[in-house]
Amino acid sequence: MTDAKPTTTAASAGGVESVDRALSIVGCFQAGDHALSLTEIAARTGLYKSTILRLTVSLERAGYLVRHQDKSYRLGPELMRLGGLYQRSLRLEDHVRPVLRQLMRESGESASFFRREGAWRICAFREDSTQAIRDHVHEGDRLPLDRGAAGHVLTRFAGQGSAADFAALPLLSFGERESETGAAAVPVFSQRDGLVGALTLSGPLTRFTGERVAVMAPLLLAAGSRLSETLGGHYPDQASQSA
Amino acid sequence: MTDAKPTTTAASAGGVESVDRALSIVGCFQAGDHALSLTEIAARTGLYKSTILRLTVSLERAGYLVRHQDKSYRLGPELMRLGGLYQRSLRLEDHVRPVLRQLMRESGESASFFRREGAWRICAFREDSTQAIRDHVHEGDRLPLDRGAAGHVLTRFAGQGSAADFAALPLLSFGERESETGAAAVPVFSQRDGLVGALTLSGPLTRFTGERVAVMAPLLLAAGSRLSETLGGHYPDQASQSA
DNA sequence: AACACAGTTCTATCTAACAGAACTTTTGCG
DNA sequence: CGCAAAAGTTCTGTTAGATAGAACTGTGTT
Repeated sequence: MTDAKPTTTAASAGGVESVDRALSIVGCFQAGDHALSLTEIAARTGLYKSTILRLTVSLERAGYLVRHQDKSYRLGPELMRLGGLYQRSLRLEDHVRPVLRQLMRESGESASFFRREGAWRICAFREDSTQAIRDHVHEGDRLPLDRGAAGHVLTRFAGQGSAADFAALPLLSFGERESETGAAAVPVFSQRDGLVGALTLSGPLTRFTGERVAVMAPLLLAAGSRLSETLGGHYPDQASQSA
Repeated sequence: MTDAKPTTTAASAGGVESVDRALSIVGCFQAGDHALSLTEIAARTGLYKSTILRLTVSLERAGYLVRHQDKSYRLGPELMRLGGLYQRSLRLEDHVRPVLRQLMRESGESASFFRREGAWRICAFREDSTQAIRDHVHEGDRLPLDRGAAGHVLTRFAGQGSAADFAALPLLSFGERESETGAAAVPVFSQRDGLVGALTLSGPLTRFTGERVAVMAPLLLAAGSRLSETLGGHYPDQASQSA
């Protein structure tokens, strides 16, 4: 008997219990894991090894897991393929990526585009700064919505945002999610969906001084406004002039 | 009643049938799909709508699918997170990405790193050419192993490769997978795993003339050799000198 | 050689999952 | 606006599938 068990069940919340279990196997892999043994998966998921062995046959067949000769399990390539499908299904990359590259070039800091998904924000696109010291977020990472400049943007502009909201842009954070990271963010709108995401510059606190933020702010506002217009949305006129 | 049914079953091949079904729902999304209706998913998977409704509760809970207010289903952000975990679990990016960038800069063509997974090759890392005309492959894409320069490398060097194999590098293809795409590829070895992948330059046939390939060949060979050494593997001495 | 641990196989039991009918809601057309 | 078609949702009897967990096999260490 292993000690921890998945806490949600199909019986109590709908769904199919064996699917929940299978996905909990995939979900128990963490950053830094190269491979996991059967015993380690059992410890992390609370499932019996015999149950895991049966579930993993389906996961392997679908390409979500790969089993190697040393009996260890690794995440499979189908996840990367589907992750790319997800990213491209947003139909934003062709518009967002060039803007992120330009923002990164002009500001020297990492530029990201976050989307809201439920109670989280997802880093959908990212261009890392070329500087050696920078914050580390990866495309696909899921971060809390209630912390960080991008989180505040995604919360505050969920409605269209008032003139006062726009006047406050870019929204800033200092060490909210990670103690040594600063960030500045602005909203991005589209015609179809309203608020589609937050454009963000981030980096170490030491490079988020008043002077540096004053340099970044007009870059971000201009980029957010331009990207919104590309997507059929727009900022109120005053918002882009108050920078 | 819908007409098509998943062809493999847990009963005949092991695994858990409802997990197979759930993953066939995720797997029915294709490039270009923004969202799918319940009816469309039923048509693509051959599952009853009532079955899909139950399975998708588990998929939504895990973040693999998102259901929107218009009742449509979209792929969910957890796929991108897991796809990034997979990519980083290879523990290659820090070594491979800089080499791809340099190869792309020096050659002007798209540079990719392919890995073998079963009977397929996966594009694990990619740096697109900045030229307007280029081939389109995305990180995560799964391509056939028996076609393309990278496929030939992954097949031919699965054993260590003979001196004759190395002398033939880089392996070339002209319009094997896509009729207008050319590619050149070399193997990459590591100490731990032997052949870990194929380093590839690719682009339109019109830019894969004899002269252009003569320019790319030494760049690729040097990059493949250097990357192998970084990973604790190596090319035989003659291989890198015959370029 | 003995022991501990990891991985694998087997099966009795029970309930979870399904098929598909019936129902409700939404959409599109005349 | 009314109607029909299509899409989405709920319900439930039946049974086959999935599990728990014991027993067994294989591997690594002392």
